[in-house]
Amino acid sequence: MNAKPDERDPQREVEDRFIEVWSDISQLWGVNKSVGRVHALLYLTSDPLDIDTIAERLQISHGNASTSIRDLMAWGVVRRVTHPGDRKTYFEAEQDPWTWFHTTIRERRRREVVPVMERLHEAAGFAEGAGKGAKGKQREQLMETHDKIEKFADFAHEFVDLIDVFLAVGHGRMAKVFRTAAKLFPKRGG
Amino acid sequence: MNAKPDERDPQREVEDRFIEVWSDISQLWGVNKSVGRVHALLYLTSDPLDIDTIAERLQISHGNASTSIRDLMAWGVVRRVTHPGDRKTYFEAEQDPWTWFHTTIRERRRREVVPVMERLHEAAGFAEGAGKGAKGKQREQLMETHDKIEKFADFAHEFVDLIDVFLAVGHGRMAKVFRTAAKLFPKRGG
DNA sequence: CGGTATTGTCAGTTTAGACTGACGGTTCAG
DNA sequence: CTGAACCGTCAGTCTAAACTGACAATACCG
Repeated sequence: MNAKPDERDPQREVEDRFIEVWSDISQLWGVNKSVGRVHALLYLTSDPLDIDTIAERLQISHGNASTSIRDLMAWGVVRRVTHPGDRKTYFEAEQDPWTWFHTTIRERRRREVVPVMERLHEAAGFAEGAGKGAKGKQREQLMETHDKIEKFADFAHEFVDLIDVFLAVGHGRMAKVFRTAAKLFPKRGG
Repeated sequence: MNAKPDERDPQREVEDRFIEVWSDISQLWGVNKSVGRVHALLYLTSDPLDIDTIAERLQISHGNASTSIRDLMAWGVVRRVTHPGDRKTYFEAEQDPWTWFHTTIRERRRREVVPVMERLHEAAGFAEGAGKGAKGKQREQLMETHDKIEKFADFAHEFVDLIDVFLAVGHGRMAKVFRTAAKLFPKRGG
């Protein structure tokens, strides 16, 4: 009868489905599967959960659950909760998707975008320096390469601007804001 | 064998630096290292290149270069070029960053976002169905879970809207559009 | 304080994914 | 038609990342 005893519980089945979808979305963002699953579980569960409960519920090791929680805390999307008279530590996730998305973008900007932009400018500077130090045809080629790098850097800079405006405006009104803007600036040439 | 004979050539050194930065950016986007490096090389090199030249230049195997090119073509950011009277096949990259970014986003939407959104709606529907089929406290809990999934789905939907507006407006004017919008809709509550 | 419950860490193992290199198919020159 | 040059594919190997489970550290109880 019960080939999959867990699936007999509708509540658990509903949760599992959502958890798997969220997990896959996380992976598309470069977040590892377990971290995504833990995050999804905490989002669904209003009551804060402790490490062992999470590990058992998701069928992962204690260590894996602990590490995943640490990651999520570093991303600022999960909080530690303690109750006086209870030595256990519980964890709960931010419940508003827009809030954690905002947090995630801010953190990603700090960790990934900023360092990469610095290296990009370094590369452009190095190209320019090399070009100025060369002569004739080689100089010409180096300058051309420098222009290409600059072109890419300009693009990247605009992209970061976009992130910054998002961070400044924030939250769920983005789409509406965006749509209105689109009407004000109709697409050039069709 | 010299330790690093290549680095004696400034042109090559400049290129290498940029290629590594681009490669790391690609990895942040979930694109594999070799694919990113090939793309960067083709962006920098105005003349189309053939597979063997790419493989030798980047110190990767012929097979790896070929597979990377195939990926880039599937993403629509690299074109095949042939010259009559020359049996070799050459490849060239789109030279405008905004154009390929646009292409990439469109492709990602098709491949990743759409399927995941479908599964998300499925999950919500399943939750609703399970809730209606249950009674008492379990029904209550299922309905609560359904609401959570819906809340996330709403967020995801707005995110897709954002992508769609980007695809409609397109290109480098995004940041300006966005900034103007921000002024029109000042942030609520500071 | 000693005992116990619980979380955090990390060396070793497993797993997923990337890379290589050999092979087969294709095109073109002679 | 034959051989040479070249591209695409994929089985096998290699590498990097994730996961496990045992141990260390910490907090709390009596």
